[in-house]
Amino acid sequence: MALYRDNKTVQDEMLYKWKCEQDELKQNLSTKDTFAWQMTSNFCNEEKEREPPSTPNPCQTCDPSSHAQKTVLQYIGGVDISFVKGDDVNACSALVVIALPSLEVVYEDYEMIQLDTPYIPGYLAFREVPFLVEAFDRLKAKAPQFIPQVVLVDGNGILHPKGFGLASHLGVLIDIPTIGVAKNFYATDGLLKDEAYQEKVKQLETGQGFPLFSTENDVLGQAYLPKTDFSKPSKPIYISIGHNISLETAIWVVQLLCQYRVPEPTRQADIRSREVIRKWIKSHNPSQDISMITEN
DNA sequence: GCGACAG
DNA sequence: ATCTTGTCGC
Repeated sequence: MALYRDNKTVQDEMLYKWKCEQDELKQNLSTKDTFAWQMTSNFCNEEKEREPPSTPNPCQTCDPSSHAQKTVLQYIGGVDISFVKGDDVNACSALVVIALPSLEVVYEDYEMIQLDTPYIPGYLAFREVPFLVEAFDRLKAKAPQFIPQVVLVDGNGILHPKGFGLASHLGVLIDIPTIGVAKNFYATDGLLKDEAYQEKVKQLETGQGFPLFSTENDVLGQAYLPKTDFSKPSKPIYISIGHNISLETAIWVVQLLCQYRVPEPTRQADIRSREVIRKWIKSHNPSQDISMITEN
């Protein structure tokens, strides 16, 4: 007799719960600019060699002055979680804040964490977001002066089966504008890696992109081939609205930060959290631990 | 039914 | 996500 429900049932119930939570949180989602900084940032004004978005400008309808008000964009956050290779539990969360126009890291936070949830496509947020929220709690408590004006997230925003990916989910929870930047194409809402898509990618020049339309003709995001400082990226990245920001502004921000294919905030979060992982593995590897040897 | 599928 | 140094080429 079954005194417990089988794993299939447990997972189905979990997915149902997650779906409800996504619907719930999505009510708070905003896809508009809600901030004071403007597209004419200190970055563009002071760095001659780094031009504002170039041809073809994906922001045809965007008047920079409409983003206006008092401040300039200075602090940008990046989050990422790195993993231990043969280990589906231990990982390291990272939150970094970089400053414009230097792109220097001015704040960093790493934490070894224990994942309790599997990765299920469409539900990435439920695996990673609790740890990211905790990182922002620490930032708010310890160094509120570095709270970023916008956060770049490794993963999609509204470019998601339910229109509410990790970037949107995190944005709503921390109430800070977020941008989703995925390194891989997510075929959903009618998006296909079909012939037409392949052809568009093929013809992309660096610094260019094209919009990704849903079946209902909504713009879900932008495929973008970064204009990096060195070699040409092999494949595009996928930019989408996270929360409290327009796609036009999101694209503009990402372009500012693409020194490499992956924009600097998330790139630094990735690189540095991997370094933490390496050290953690070393400290947990018995083979070179003297104390283990002497005690045995 | 089968495969694909952000990180 | 993770594996991985040097190397072929513009």
